[in-house]
Amino acid sequence: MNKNHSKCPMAAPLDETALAKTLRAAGLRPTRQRLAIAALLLDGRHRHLSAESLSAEIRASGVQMADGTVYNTLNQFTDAGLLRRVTIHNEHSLFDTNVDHHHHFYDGEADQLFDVPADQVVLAHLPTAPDGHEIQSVDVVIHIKSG
Amino acid sequence: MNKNHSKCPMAAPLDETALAKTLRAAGLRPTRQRLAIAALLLDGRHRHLSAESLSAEIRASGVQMADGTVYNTLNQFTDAGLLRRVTIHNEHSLFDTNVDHHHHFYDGEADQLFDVPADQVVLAHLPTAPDGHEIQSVDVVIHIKSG
DNA sequence: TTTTACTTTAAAATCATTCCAAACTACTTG
DNA sequence: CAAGTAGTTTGGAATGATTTTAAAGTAAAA
Repeated sequence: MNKNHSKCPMAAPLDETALAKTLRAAGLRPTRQRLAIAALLLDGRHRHLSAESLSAEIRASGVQMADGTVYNTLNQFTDAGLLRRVTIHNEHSLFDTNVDHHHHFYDGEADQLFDVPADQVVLAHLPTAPDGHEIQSVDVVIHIKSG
Repeated sequence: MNKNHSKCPMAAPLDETALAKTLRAAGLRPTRQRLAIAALLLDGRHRHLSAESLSAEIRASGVQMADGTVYNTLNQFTDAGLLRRVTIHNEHSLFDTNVDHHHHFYDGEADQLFDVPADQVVLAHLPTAPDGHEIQSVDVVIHIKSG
Protein backbone atom coordinates (compact mmCIF):
# COMPACT_ATOMS: atom_id res chain seq x y z
CA MET A 1 0.00 0.00 0.00
CA ASN A 2 0.96 3.56 0.57
CA LYS A 3 4.21 3.44 2.50
CA ASN A 4 5.91 6.47 3.88
CA HIS A 5 9.63 5.84 4.22
CA SER A 6 10.45 9.28 5.47
CA LYS A 7 10.25 10.39 9.05
CA CYS A 8 9.93 14.03 8.11
CA PRO A 9 6.81 15.73 9.40
CA MET A 10 5.36 16.55 6.04
CA ALA A 11 1.94 16.36 4.57
CA ALA A 12 1.72 12.81 3.33
CA PRO A 13 0.57 12.21 -0.21
CA LEU A 14 -2.66 10.61 0.81
CA ASP A 15 -5.18 10.15 -1.88
CA GLU A 16 -8.72 10.32 -0.84
CA THR A 17 -9.87 7.14 -2.46
CA ALA A 18 -7.36 5.18 -0.44
CA LEU A 19 -8.64 6.71 2.78
CA ALA A 20 -12.20 6.14 1.68
CA LYS A 21 -11.35 2.52 1.06
CA THR A 22 -9.84 2.22 4.52
CA LEU A 23 -12.94 3.68 6.09
CA ARG A 24 -15.24 1.44 4.08
CA ALA A 25 -13.21 -1.57 5.08
CA ALA A 26 -13.83 -0.51 8.66
CA GLY A 27 -17.55 -0.29 8.04
CA LEU A 28 -17.58 3.48 8.16
CA ARG A 29 -19.00 5.75 5.50
CA PRO A 30 -16.33 8.03 4.11
CA THR A 31 -17.92 11.29 5.11
CA ARG A 32 -16.23 14.63 4.78
CA GLN A 33 -15.52 14.74 8.51
CA ARG A 34 -14.13 11.22 8.76
CA LEU A 35 -11.96 11.78 5.73
CA ALA A 36 -10.58 14.97 7.24
CA ILE A 37 -9.63 13.17 10.46
CA ALA A 38 -8.32 10.15 8.59
CA ALA A 39 -6.13 12.40 6.45
CA LEU A 40 -4.60 13.84 9.59
CA LEU A 41 -4.15 10.62 11.51
CA LEU A 42 -3.85 7.71 9.13
CA ASP A 43 -0.78 8.79 7.23
CA GLY A 44 1.48 6.19 8.76
CA ARG A 45 3.15 8.52 11.22
CA HIS A 46 3.04 7.52 14.86
CA ARG A 47 1.49 10.07 17.15
CA HIS A 48 -0.25 10.38 20.48
CA LEU A 49 -3.10 12.80 20.69
CA SER A 50 -6.09 13.80 22.71
CA ALA A 51 -9.53 14.65 21.44
CA GLU A 52 -8.80 18.22 22.38
CA SER A 53 -5.53 18.46 20.45
CA LEU A 54 -7.10 16.87 17.41
CA SER A 55 -9.96 19.29 17.61
CA ALA A 56 -7.52 22.20 17.66
CA GLU A 57 -5.61 20.75 14.73
CA ILE A 58 -8.75 20.38 12.69
CA ARG A 59 -9.79 23.92 13.43
CA ALA A 60 -6.31 25.15 12.58
CA SER A 61 -6.59 23.50 9.20
CA GLY A 62 -9.65 25.57 8.49
CA VAL A 63 -12.20 22.81 8.82
CA GLN A 64 -15.09 23.26 11.20
CA MET A 65 -16.39 20.28 13.06
CA ALA A 66 -18.52 19.72 16.14
CA ASP A 67 -16.62 18.46 19.18
CA GLY A 68 -19.04 15.60 19.45
CA THR A 69 -18.03 14.47 15.98
CA VAL A 70 -14.37 14.44 16.95
CA TYR A 71 -15.14 12.27 19.95
CA ASN A 72 -17.42 9.99 17.97
CA THR A 73 -14.90 9.59 15.20
CA LEU A 74 -12.03 8.83 17.54
CA ASN A 75 -14.15 6.21 19.24
CA GLN A 76 -15.24 4.71 15.94
CA PHE A 77 -11.68 4.61 14.62
CA THR A 78 -10.59 2.99 17.85
CA ASP A 79 -13.33 0.39 17.71
CA ALA A 80 -12.35 -0.30 14.12
CA GLY A 81 -8.73 -0.85 15.10
CA LEU A 82 -7.46 2.20 13.21
CA LEU A 83 -6.37 3.80 16.47
CA ARG A 84 -5.46 2.51 19.87
CA ARG A 85 -6.64 3.99 23.13
CA VAL A 86 -3.94 4.49 25.75
CA THR A 87 -5.03 5.00 29.32
CA ILE A 88 -2.56 6.95 31.39
CA HIS A 89 -4.66 9.65 32.92
CA ASN A 90 -8.05 9.52 34.37
CA GLU A 91 -8.61 13.06 33.17
CA HIS A 92 -8.69 12.45 29.46
CA SER A 93 -8.09 9.81 26.82
CA LEU A 94 -5.08 9.54 24.59
CA PHE A 95 -5.15 7.92 21.18
CA ASP A 96 -2.18 6.31 19.49
CA THR A 97 -1.94 6.17 15.72
CA ASN A 98 0.40 3.22 16.10
CA VAL A 99 -1.80 0.16 16.41
CA ASP A 100 1.04 -2.33 16.21
CA HIS A 101 1.96 -4.16 19.36
CA HIS A 102 4.15 -1.90 21.46
CA HIS A 103 4.47 -0.36 24.90
CA HIS A 104 4.98 3.10 26.35
CA PHE A 105 7.23 5.37 28.29
CA TYR A 106 5.31 7.96 30.23
CA ASP A 107 7.01 11.09 31.53
CA GLY A 108 4.66 12.41 34.16
CA GLU A 109 6.59 15.63 34.67
CA ALA A 110 6.21 16.66 31.06
CA ASP A 111 2.99 14.72 30.56
CA GLN A 112 4.51 13.08 27.51
CA LEU A 113 4.09 9.63 26.07
CA PHE A 114 6.68 7.79 23.96
CA ASP A 115 6.44 4.54 22.11
CA VAL A 116 8.61 1.60 23.08
CA PRO A 117 9.00 -1.00 20.34
CA ALA A 118 7.46 -4.29 21.39
CA ASP A 119 10.76 -6.16 21.10
CA GLN A 120 12.40 -3.92 23.69
CA VAL A 121 10.17 -5.26 26.41
CA VAL A 122 10.53 -8.96 26.98
CA LEU A 123 7.97 -10.57 29.20
CA ALA A 124 9.64 -13.79 30.15
CA HIS A 125 6.75 -15.03 32.19
CA LEU A 126 3.09 -14.20 32.55
CA PRO A 127 0.63 -15.63 35.04
CA THR A 128 -2.21 -17.79 33.81
CA ALA A 129 -5.48 -15.94 33.59
CA PRO A 130 -8.06 -16.53 36.32
CA ASP A 131 -10.40 -19.47 35.82
CA GLY A 132 -12.65 -19.10 32.83
CA HIS A 133 -10.65 -16.24 31.44
CA GLU A 134 -7.98 -15.73 28.85
CA ILE A 135 -5.40 -13.06 28.29
CA GLN A 136 -6.46 -10.51 25.75
CA SER A 137 -3.55 -8.08 25.77
CA VAL A 138 -0.74 -6.86 27.95
CA ASP A 139 -0.04 -3.18 28.42
CA VAL A 140 3.27 -2.09 29.84
CA VAL A 141 3.70 1.52 30.90
CA ILE A 142 7.17 2.53 32.01
CA HIS A 143 6.96 5.65 34.13
CA ILE A 144 10.04 7.83 33.82
CA LYS A 145 11.28 11.01 35.40
CA SER A 146 14.18 13.29 34.65
CA GLY A 147 17.31 12.43 36.58
CA MET B 1 -12.55 10.48 73.62
CA ASN B 2 -11.25 6.96 73.56
CA LYS B 3 -13.99 4.48 72.79
CA ASN B 4 -12.83 1.18 71.58
CA HIS B 5 -16.18 -0.54 71.57
CA SER B 6 -16.31 -0.98 67.83
CA LYS B 7 -19.76 -1.56 66.42
CA CYS B 8 -18.61 -2.80 63.07
CA PRO B 9 -17.09 -6.23 62.50
CA MET B 10 -13.45 -5.54 61.75
CA ALA B 11 -10.95 -8.04 60.56
CA ALA B 12 -7.97 -6.44 62.24
CA PRO B 13 -7.72 -5.06 65.75
CA LEU B 14 -6.53 -1.64 64.73
CA ASP B 15 -5.75 0.62 67.57
CA GLU B 16 -6.14 4.26 66.97
CA THR B 17 -2.74 5.32 68.19
CA ALA B 18 -1.07 3.07 65.65
CA LEU B 19 -3.07 4.64 62.87
CA ALA B 20 -2.39 8.09 64.25
CA LYS B 21 1.29 7.27 64.24
CA THR B 22 1.11 6.16 60.63
CA LEU B 23 -0.61 9.38 59.66
CA ARG B 24 1.85 11.50 61.56
CA ALA B 25 4.73 9.69 59.92
CA ALA B 26 3.15 10.63 56.61
CA GLY B 27 2.99 14.26 57.66
CA LEU B 28 -0.77 14.22 58.08
CA ARG B 29 -2.62 15.28 61.18
CA PRO B 30 -4.63 12.40 62.60
CA THR B 31 -8.02 14.00 62.25
CA ARG B 32 -11.27 12.17 62.87
CA GLN B 33 -11.91 11.87 59.15
CA ARG B 34 -8.47 10.61 58.22
CA LEU B 35 -8.53 8.11 61.06
CA ALA B 36 -11.90 6.81 59.89
CA ILE B 37 -10.60 6.27 56.37
CA ALA B 38 -7.31 4.86 57.61
CA ALA B 39 -9.20 2.39 59.79
CA LEU B 40 -11.08 1.16 56.74
CA LEU B 41 -8.17 1.01 54.34
CA LEU B 42 -4.95 0.53 56.22
CA ASP B 43 -5.71 -2.77 57.89
CA GLY B 44 -3.34 -4.76 55.76
CA ARG B 45 -5.97 -6.23 53.50
CA HIS B 46 -5.53 -5.74 49.77
CA ARG B 47 -8.41 -4.00 48.05
CA HIS B 48 -9.22 -1.94 45.02
CA LEU B 49 -11.66 0.85 45.51
CA SER B 50 -12.98 4.06 44.02
CA ALA B 51 -13.66 7.31 45.79
CA GLU B 52 -17.33 6.59 45.30
CA SER B 53 -17.24 3.12 46.85
CA LEU B 54 -15.23 4.39 49.80
CA SER B 55 -17.69 7.18 50.28
CA ALA B 56 -20.54 4.67 50.36
CA GLU B 57 -18.64 2.50 52.81
CA ILE B 58 -18.02 5.41 55.14
CA ARG B 59 -21.66 6.41 55.02
CA ALA B 60 -22.71 2.80 55.65
CA SER B 61 -20.57 2.76 58.77
CA GLY B 62 -22.58 5.65 60.12
CA VAL B 63 -19.94 8.31 59.69
CA GLN B 64 -20.75 11.44 57.75
CA MET B 65 -18.09 13.04 55.62
CA ALA B 66 -18.02 15.51 52.77
CA ASP B 67 -17.20 13.99 49.39
CA GLY B 68 -14.44 16.52 48.99
CA THR B 69 -12.78 15.17 52.10
CA VAL B 70 -12.86 11.65 50.72
CA TYR B 71 -11.17 12.81 47.54
CA ASN B 72 -8.65 14.92 49.40
CA THR B 73 -7.81 12.13 51.78
CA LEU B 74 -7.37 9.55 49.03
CA ASN B 75 -5.04 11.92 47.22
CA GLN B 76 -3.08 12.69 50.37
CA PHE B 77 -2.77 9.01 51.26
CA THR B 78 -1.62 8.29 47.71
CA ASP B 79 0.94 11.08 47.76
CA ALA B 80 2.18 9.74 51.07
CA GLY B 81 2.59 6.24 49.63
CA LEU B 82 -0.11 4.71 51.79
CA LEU B 83 -2.19 3.92 48.70
CA ARG B 84 -1.40 3.40 45.07
CA ARG B 85 -3.36 4.87 42.22
CA VAL B 86 -4.20 2.48 39.42
CA THR B 87 -5.25 3.97 36.13
CA ILE B 88 -7.39 1.69 34.03
CA HIS B 89 -10.29 3.89 33.11
CA ASN B 90 -10.29 7.45 32.16
CA GLU B 91 -13.66 7.80 33.84
CA HIS B 92 -12.62 7.41 37.45
CA SER B 93 -9.66 6.58 39.63
CA LEU B 94 -9.04 3.34 41.43
CA PHE B 95 -6.93 3.09 44.55
CA ASP B 96 -5.06 0.01 45.63
CA THR B 97 -4.38 -0.63 49.29
CA ASN B 98 -1.50 -2.85 48.24
CA VAL B 99 1.47 -0.58 47.73
CA ASP B 100 3.98 -3.38 47.25
CA HIS B 101 5.32 -3.93 43.79
CA HIS B 102 2.80 -5.93 41.82
CA HIS B 103 0.78 -5.89 38.62
CA HIS B 104 -2.84 -6.30 37.61
CA PHE B 105 -5.33 -8.36 35.72
CA TYR B 106 -8.17 -6.27 34.40
CA ASP B 107 -11.41 -7.88 33.33
CA GLY B 108 -13.09 -5.26 31.19
CA GLU B 109 -16.34 -7.20 30.88
CA ALA B 110 -16.87 -7.26 34.62
CA ASP B 111 -14.90 -4.09 35.25
CA GLN B 112 -12.87 -5.90 37.85
CA LEU B 113 -9.25 -5.57 38.86
CA PHE B 114 -7.15 -8.34 40.38
CA ASP B 115 -3.68 -8.27 41.79
CA VAL B 116 -0.92 -10.27 40.19
CA PRO B 117 2.03 -10.95 42.48
CA ALA B 118 5.15 -9.24 41.21
CA ASP B 119 7.03 -12.51 40.85
CA GLN B 120 4.48 -13.89 38.41
CA VAL B 121 5.44 -11.32 35.83
CA VAL B 122 9.03 -11.50 34.73
CA LEU B 123 10.31 -8.62 32.69
CA ALA B 124 13.39 -10.11 31.12
CA HIS B 125 14.34 -6.95 29.35
CA LEU B 126 13.45 -3.29 29.57
CA PRO B 127 14.56 -0.50 27.26
CA THR B 128 16.82 2.21 28.61
CA ALA B 129 15.01 5.39 29.49
CA PRO B 130 15.25 8.31 27.06
CA ASP B 131 18.22 10.63 27.51
CA GLY B 132 18.22 12.50 30.79
CA HIS B 133 15.56 10.25 32.24
CA GLU B 134 15.38 7.26 34.49
CA ILE B 135 12.82 4.57 35.04
CA GLN B 136 10.57 5.24 37.99
CA SER B 137 8.18 2.33 37.89
CA VAL B 138 6.73 -0.21 35.51
CA ASP B 139 3.04 -0.92 35.37
CA VAL B 140 1.81 -4.06 33.71
CA VAL B 141 -1.89 -4.46 33.08
CA ILE B 142 -3.01 -7.78 31.69
CA HIS B 143 -6.38 -7.39 30.04
CA ILE B 144 -8.46 -10.53 30.25
CA LYS B 145 -11.83 -11.65 28.97
CA SER B 146 -13.98 -14.68 29.65
CA GLY B 147 -13.37 -17.49 27.22
C1' DT C 1 -5.69 29.92 76.96
C1' DT C 2 -4.80 32.26 72.95
C1' DT C 3 -2.93 31.98 68.62
C1' DT C 4 -1.83 29.99 64.33
C1' DA C 5 -1.94 26.71 60.82
C1' DC C 6 -4.18 23.14 58.96
C1' DT C 7 -8.84 20.69 57.89
C1' DT C 8 -13.46 19.98 56.85
C1' DT C 9 -17.60 21.39 54.87
C1' DA C 10 -21.23 22.16 51.37
C1' DA C 11 -21.92 24.13 47.41
C1' DA C 12 -20.41 25.90 43.21
C1' DA C 13 -17.27 25.40 39.45
C1' DT C 14 -14.64 22.52 36.08
C1' DC C 15 -14.02 19.89 32.39
C1' DA C 16 -13.81 15.94 29.44
C1' DT C 17 -17.08 13.28 27.44
C1' DT C 18 -21.70 11.65 26.14
C1' DC C 19 -26.38 12.29 24.83
C1' DC C 20 -30.12 14.38 22.29
C1' DA C 21 -33.34 15.76 18.71
C1' DA C 22 -33.20 18.09 14.55
C1' DA C 23 -30.97 18.92 10.23
C1' DC C 24 -28.13 16.79 6.83
C1' DT C 25 -25.97 13.53 3.50
C1' DA C 26 -24.27 9.19 1.59
C1' DC C 27 -25.90 5.27 -0.47
C1' DT C 28 -29.77 2.38 -2.33
C1' DT C 29 -33.78 1.31 -5.06
C1' DG C 30 -37.13 2.21 -8.27
C1' DC D 1 -31.90 10.49 -11.96
C1' DA D 2 -35.52 10.75 -8.05
C1' DA D 3 -37.00 9.47 -3.73
C1' DG D 4 -36.47 6.86 0.19
C1' DT D 5 -33.87 5.32 4.33
C1' DA D 6 -30.32 4.61 7.05
C1' DG D 7 -26.42 6.40 8.89
C1' DT D 8 -24.12 11.10 10.32
C1' DT D 9 -23.31 15.63 11.95
C1' DT D 10 -24.59 19.40 14.74
C1' DG D 11 -24.85 22.45 18.77
C1' DG D 12 -26.35 22.54 22.93
C1' DA D 13 -27.78 20.43 27.01
C1' DA D 14 -26.71 16.78 30.26
C1' DT D 15 -23.57 13.91 32.93
C1' DG D 16 -20.53 12.75 36.38
C1' DA D 17 -16.17 12.46 38.56
C1' DT D 18 -13.20 15.54 40.59
C1' DT D 19 -11.51 20.18 42.17
C1' DT D 20 -12.11 24.53 44.07
C1' DT D 21 -14.02 27.97 47.15
C1' DA D 22 -14.82 30.63 51.23
C1' DA D 23 -16.42 30.05 55.65
C1' DA D 24 -16.51 27.45 59.85
C1' DG D 25 -14.14 24.10 62.68
C1' DT D 26 -10.23 21.73 64.98
C1' DA D 27 -5.53 20.30 66.19
C1' DA D 28 -1.10 21.65 67.68
C1' DA D 29 1.97 25.48 69.21
C1' DA D 30 2.99 29.29 72.16
